[in-house]
Amino acid sequence: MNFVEELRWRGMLHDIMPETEEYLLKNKTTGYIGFDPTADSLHIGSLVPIIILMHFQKAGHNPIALVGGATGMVGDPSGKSDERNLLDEETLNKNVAGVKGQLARFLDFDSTSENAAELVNNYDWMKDISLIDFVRDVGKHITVNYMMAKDSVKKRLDADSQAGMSFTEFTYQLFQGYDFYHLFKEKNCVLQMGGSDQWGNITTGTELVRRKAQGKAYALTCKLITKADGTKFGKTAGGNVWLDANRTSPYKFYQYWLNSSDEDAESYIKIFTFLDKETIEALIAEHKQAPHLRILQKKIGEEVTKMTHGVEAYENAIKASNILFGNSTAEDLKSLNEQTFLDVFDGVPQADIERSVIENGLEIVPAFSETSFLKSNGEVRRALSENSISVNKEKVKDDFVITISDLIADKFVLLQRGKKSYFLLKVI
RNA sequence: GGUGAGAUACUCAAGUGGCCAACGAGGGCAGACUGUAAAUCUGCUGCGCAAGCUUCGAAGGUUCGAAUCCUUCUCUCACCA
Repeated sequence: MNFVEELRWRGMLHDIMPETEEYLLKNKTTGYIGFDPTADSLHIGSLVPIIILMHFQKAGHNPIALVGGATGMVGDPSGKSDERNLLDEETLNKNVAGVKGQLARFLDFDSTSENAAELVNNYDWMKDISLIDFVRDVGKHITVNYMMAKDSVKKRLDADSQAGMSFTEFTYQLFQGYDFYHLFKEKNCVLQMGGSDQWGNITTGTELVRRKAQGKAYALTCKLITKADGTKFGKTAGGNVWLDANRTSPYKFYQYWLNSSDEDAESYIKIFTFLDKETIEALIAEHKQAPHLRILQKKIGEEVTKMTHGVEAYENAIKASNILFGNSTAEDLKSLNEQTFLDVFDGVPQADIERSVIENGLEIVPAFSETSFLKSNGEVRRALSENSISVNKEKVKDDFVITISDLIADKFVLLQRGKKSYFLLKVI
């Protein structure tokens, strides 16, 4: 199956420039996607462009991942209703390094391979361009009229937009356009891909290629991921779901996918896994037979977690999920040895506690409030009256006292608020 | 620089001297139900066991009493230059 066809049946294709598909069928093509270094880790929203590059590579083309060290300094106004704060250079460098490292986990950058992926940073060619050069060589080719017509700009100039837009962000599309032109010239890169919000920026690039180099460049965008309930994809109450295991533990990462709604799961399995059409259709059919088993969610969680964090991390996430949500009891918990226990609870927030405190008996209220698990004594009491507090998976009342006999592996106490919120006390 | 409007808890937003720890909505959290879901219902959502304490942009002041009145300051927005 060819690249565009693949994206199409997976429901990822949003917009494609005429003749792009024909060109890709006839030519081994170099194409790129840009990644914004707004943080030192990518989050699951970036998985989609990564996966597109992976499909691209699988189809035999040459993918380039561009990290926006320069464009990140300018700030992309697309989809933003407000002017962004600029990152300082130090942060940006750190972010670029972090993002680079993560991309390497997904794409084959092995230079001996036939169509190895390549990683570039646009700072490398942007840093030496002077303002005069830029204004004469780039600015001259694109009219303000053209730039103003872009959605990302129009929205900010609307009467009801109160934010306005700085010259800096207005210029952004020229930066990104220039990247495309540069890659076209230097690496014969003729295709830029990205999220549908990038269409405007990408076409500025193809326009620049056409006017400045009399070349033909192509564009392709994918659908932005939405959730059926209208909330933002990749966000939880605790913030973004990151690809970095230190920011979002593999367990939480797996849980995010497991908690997808049925509706979303059907589209996610096509987008986020590389399973073939028959397999996916069979899974969907099977899921509909018994939705409560959540076959789709589990499969997505498995595939994506393995791809992102590796098999071992996935297995621990499963183990943790079974213990935390299965019918396991205090007895089961106590039967775990220290290592298994730590693997399972990797990523669960913890606090250290003196052994003597437990020996003297730790009352339930301070156990929760003084460890910063819950904010205040009042909150603990409230939670107790809601019957939502558990110690080692067993509901407790406000007169409960934690003692030595509650220790797991002679070292841990598992505190719990509600069904999903855990906290670990570690005896030192 | 000029004129006008505004700043209330996570967000929006009522309150214009005591009945205000502050209406309401959203969000969040929890309980029931369930599939670790959706929908629904219920409770909670400044600190404190409580008496009470600290909050309504900041600082002062008037008053027995201020989110509400006065003064100064800071910031935001709109229109004009």
